Amino acid sequence: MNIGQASKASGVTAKMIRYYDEIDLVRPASRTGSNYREYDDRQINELRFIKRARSLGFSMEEITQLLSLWRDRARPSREVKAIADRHVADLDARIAEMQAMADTLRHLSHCCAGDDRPDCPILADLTGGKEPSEPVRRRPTFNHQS
Amino acid sequence: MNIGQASKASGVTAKMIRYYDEIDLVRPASRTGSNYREYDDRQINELRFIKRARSLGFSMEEITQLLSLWRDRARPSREVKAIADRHVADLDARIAEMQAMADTLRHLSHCCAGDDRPDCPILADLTGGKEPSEPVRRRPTFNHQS
DNA sequence: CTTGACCTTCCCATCATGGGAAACTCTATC
DNA sequence: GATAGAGTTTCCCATGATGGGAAGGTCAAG
Repeated sequence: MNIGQASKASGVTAKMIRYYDEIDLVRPASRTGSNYREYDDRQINELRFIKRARSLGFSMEEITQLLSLWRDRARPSREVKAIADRHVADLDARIAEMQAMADTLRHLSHCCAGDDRPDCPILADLTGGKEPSEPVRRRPTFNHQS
Repeated sequence: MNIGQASKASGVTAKMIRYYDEIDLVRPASRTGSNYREYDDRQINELRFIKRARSLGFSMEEITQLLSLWRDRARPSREVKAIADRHVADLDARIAEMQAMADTLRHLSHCCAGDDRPDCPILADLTGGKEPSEPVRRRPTFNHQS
């Protein structure tokens, strides 16, 4: 299978397949005489694996670890579970953070007339700034398409 | 005020203040003869405004709009509210997405023994039901995506 | 005048992804 | 065969908001 067929079979774009090759995450089985990448079923499964893991919000770093465990038939499930649990905790923390933002804004918006007048509790908040919050670090994002 | 003092007064790093200058979001009031940026109270308030807005998760794009409304004394609060509401909807969508991921993973993790044995429902899910070595029966998952 | 703290611009890196160019290869049709 | 079009290769660039760091100019206290 060349890269285009691998892309169709796995649902991962050719661009990303090349990227995974570059970062040594999934290497093609071989190259043809004319330097085309060749993939077989094993790689296709790995690409699908990555795609699913990305859709669950795992970072490439975590996926590297998961893939390594996946390839190891003797892995202890403990290690997989540990990665998953850490990721869940991470997700929960980010959810709580965003939930707090949303709640604050919902409240402010509720207090805003939303008409032609300039008075606005939202701007007032941004101006006056109580500051119960630390700077928000936007984390690596997830697959928004797929 | 030079950039260091502005940084202390606003809580925004000098690095970011320069960045806001570069993208024409907040320009210094002037430059000294030796090319140092000079800020006055107006800019300090704008920097605080930005900081607070960032902490509520607004993107720089949204902040550009908010800042422009903030500067306009005749702005209709409707427009501010619209931006806030759009952002809340965006937050809610992302929260839901992450919640779905977390729920799925929590379930998979719950089904994983997490011991020395290699059988792992988490890896089984990522494999998509096709593990090459030992097929592990897939448990029902909340398949939220794709 | 020296020292150290501060400022300037410029470049690089992040992380996963996409866009696009220039050049090469394959395949099908004439 | 030759040619067109689709596919592939590598390489470079951009994202968004932030930080790191270098090289060199400036300021204030001693």
